[in-house]
Parts: sequence; C-alpha cells; structure tokens
Amino acid sequence: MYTFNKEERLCSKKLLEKLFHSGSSFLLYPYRIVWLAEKFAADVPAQVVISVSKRKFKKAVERNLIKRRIREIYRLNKSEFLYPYLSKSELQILLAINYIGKDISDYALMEKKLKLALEQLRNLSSKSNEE
RNA sequence: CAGGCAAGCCGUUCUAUCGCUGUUCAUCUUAUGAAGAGAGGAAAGUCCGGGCAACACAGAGCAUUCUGCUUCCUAACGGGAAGGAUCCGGUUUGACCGGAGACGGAAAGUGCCACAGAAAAUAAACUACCACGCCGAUUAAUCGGUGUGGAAAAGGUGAAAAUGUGAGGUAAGAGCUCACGGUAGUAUAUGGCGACAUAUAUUGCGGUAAACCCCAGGAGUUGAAAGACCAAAUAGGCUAACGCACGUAGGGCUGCUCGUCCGAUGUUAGUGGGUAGGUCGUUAGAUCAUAUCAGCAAUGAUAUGGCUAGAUAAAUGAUAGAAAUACUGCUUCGGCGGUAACAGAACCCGGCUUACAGGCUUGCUUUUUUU
RNA sequence: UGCCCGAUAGUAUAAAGGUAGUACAACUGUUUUUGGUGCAGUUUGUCUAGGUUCGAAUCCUGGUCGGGCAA
Repeated sequence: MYTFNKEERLCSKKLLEKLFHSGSSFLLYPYRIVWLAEKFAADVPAQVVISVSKRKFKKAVERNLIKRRIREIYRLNKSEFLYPYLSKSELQILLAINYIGKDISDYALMEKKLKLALEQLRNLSSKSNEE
C-alpha cells in the first residue's frame, strides 16, 4: 500500500522528545537516521518525521523540494523494506530522517541511499531485539 | 529592420501511473467510491497604514516620537493622481519637451563652520591704500623707515568671503547715494478652490534645521502564540459579598508630575491553573470579471454574473513521456545533447521596497537601408 | 509567526560631523652563539548601495548578515 497519511507521521511532542533524547542514530550520507523501538497508540508499524535544516538550506523552496522527495521515496519503499519485517516481529518504531547533505542531490541517488539506510535500520533493530 | 529608455501585462502546456489536504454526494458505516478544488506577482522583506481581538481609558501639564508645497482620491497611510515652485538635461529658443527629489520655518533663540586664510560672523586690520607727525636720503617733486588715525575697495586661501554690475562721491574708500539686476519678508491690487503667479510700494541681505529647536497636524498598549468555547483534571490562583483596619505599607491608571482609583489578614459563595488535546477565530471579501456612466487622472457609482487554497512540525508532490518557446554546447549543417527566472500561503486586506530567465503590447528615441 | 537590537584590522575594543586610534597577533630590523625577552619600525579595517552635507564610522533611507525575546 503506497500511502502516507496522518497516522504514519510523528506529530506528538512527547514522542519526539523521547525519540531525540533516548533514540539511537547512525549516519548514511546524505541522511542521519534516528530511531527508537517504542509502543504507541496508532495502528501502523512506524511513525516518521522528516526534517531539513534551515541552516543549510535558506530558501523554503529548496527545503520543500528535499522533504517532498524524501517523503515520496519513503512512501514507495517502506512496504518493501520495512513494514514486512516490523509486522512479523510485532514491533513499532519511531523514525527521524534528517537530511545533512550540502547540495540538493538528484532523485535516483537519494532513492538508492535511503534504501540502504532502511536496510541498515532493519539489521540494527533486529540485532538489538535479539539482545 | 535592429538597438536603447519608460509604462503596463504574462510568466510553459498536455497525458499516464502512484500519492497528499479540504469540500460535496453516495454507499452504509467509519472507511471506501465518485465528482470537483488546491501557492504568487512578488506568497519574500516586515518598511508604513487599516480591519479584527484583548486590556486600558474622569482629566490636565510636561516629556517622547512620527509626518511636513497645494488640491483631490482612499477605510486609512509615510501610498496614489493632478498641479505649483525649485534644480538638472535637451532644444526647432516656444517661459517648449523630458527627468529628479524628506519641498514648512535661518526675519524667535542657541550651537557649529576642521585645514588654509588678514578675516568664517557684534566683522577684523597682516600686506597693500590714504592723511598727518617724526627721522633719513634728495635742489625739489618724491622715495625709504617709524608712530597715530582713517577705511573696508585690491590680495594667494577656502565648500563658502559679507547681494552683483556700473556711475556718483571721497584724502582714500564704503548701499554712503543713485540706476539696473538677484534674492527674501511685508502690504495692496488682479488671476487661481489652493500651493502660487503677475504688477506696484516698502524693508532687508553668509551657510547649516537628514544640528538642537520653533510652527502645524497626528500617535493608548499588545498582537491570531490575540481571543472565545468544549471535555479530562483539580491547586498555593482569580472574582463577588460581608467583616477588620490609620483608608497605613504597597499597587494600578502611558514614561514623569499633579490628580484619581484599588488596597495586606478572616468567613461564605462562585470560578478553575500548569500540562496535553479538540472546535471556533479561518477565509464571501474596503472580493473578482465584464459592461455603462462621472472625472484630465488616481478613483467612484450602477447593472449582470462568479465563489476562487485553507494546511497546523504544516498538503498543493514524485516519476515517465510528448509538444511549444527561449538560451546554450557540439556539429559531418541533417541534427544531437543540456538548462528552464525569482521564488512557497500560515489571521486578513491596501500600499511601499527588494529579487526576477524569457515573452507580448503601447509610447518616445537613435542608427542604417529603401521609397 | 510576531517583535526588538547590532555590524570598526586576524581578535578584543575606542573615536563631539573634520588625518580612524589602543592592546594582543603577524611581518621586518636590532640586541644574543641560537631562541625567548627587550628596543625600533611596518602591514592589515568602518557590512553593502544610495542620499543630506564643503566633508559622513558617525545623520537619513533601502538591502545583506548575525544575535536576542515571546512558547
């Protein structure tokens, strides 16, 4: 299901604070991923927040473009890379995708990298789950 | 035809797949389906003005701050239109054409005007000038030195030199007097709604008010994170009445003064903070399009028709293909490739300012060619 | 989103509208066998574009950048 509606976005201030306070993170250029396995009320496997720094991209048009591309890539790829695993292991996860690149990359590169990032996230979370 | 300047307008289109946010209608029940809608001329900067909202507001004075030719437009403005005077450029020399600007007051007062220069503002006296005295030279006229007085015309400087030119006048000179001008104030007359213009009379004559200041007119404070409501939750807060008390300490009312109002603790009643969430505020309006009329114009009036984003960590997108236009690189001149201006609503309007690939229209202007 | 401030050498910080200083740093010379210290000197600046003024770091207007407050 290629959807991306309100349920799948992370809006609660409390959960955001918890995520950035106690979540673990890794770098995969041009992304910085922060994640935390945490139960929450909504009926979806993951809630995600996408952010682009105002310090690096001064213009609102550029920030909007990057955020929209990331959102689109996430929407198209989450069911293949993330959701089957999560629903199988009955996990719920909070996720923050932070763009830290200096220029606007093209769509193909961003897609490739985000796929890698999601795979790495799956490995890490399964490892911590076993422990 | 090409270039330049000014003003105004536009600022890619279509298809497919997968999505996002509202609206309406169905199913029939909390999710599907269908239909239809979904960024701008600047949404930007937050520089002015207004709406809206809460609080405050008996009032007086001072302080602070903004604006500054006139008339009009407007809800209002520091915006706009038309005009006036000034300055600049052009010119066919016609007070013609184009452009510019924070454009009240220096004759209310105070301050400032570095360096240079004799002197920078109650004029002054260095050189030079004139008169007289003394000394020296000399036949004498005269020349040199020196002292006293006169005068403000000549003098290198400076951004600026005491209103400019000419004549009279004088020992030498001086608006000292006169004529013609420049410029400013006042009075009268004429024209104009007015700024102002023209004429006459009269009085004056450094600059600087984006120096203090004076004059005229204005400015309450805070901003949708304003504010109203709902459910959960319940204090140490708040409100009202009564009581106590020196109406005291203290506090509010614009920064200050006067003035004025409230006023510590207790009892009763009511309300319900933080925190997290939802609804309203929130998009039908100083609205848009067309036509007619009024006006030089800004703009206004009337009629007909339309509804045109409403999100909330924040939607309006991604990918692929096609077409047109422009720019650009390579070219075997057949084409092939690349790029797509500035920029993203956050309560809403009216302006201003700034950014902007390219295209279109109108006006003015220059060069070349043709007739 | 709304509101309020600031910008001076590499760094910190002065300057009534009249030649932009001071300290540290950097560089050169000198003293020393060498280095340091000391001494003498030199270089480097008013965020940007206009305006007012004879003359702006300073006064006024636009822009750029940085910071702060309101939760």
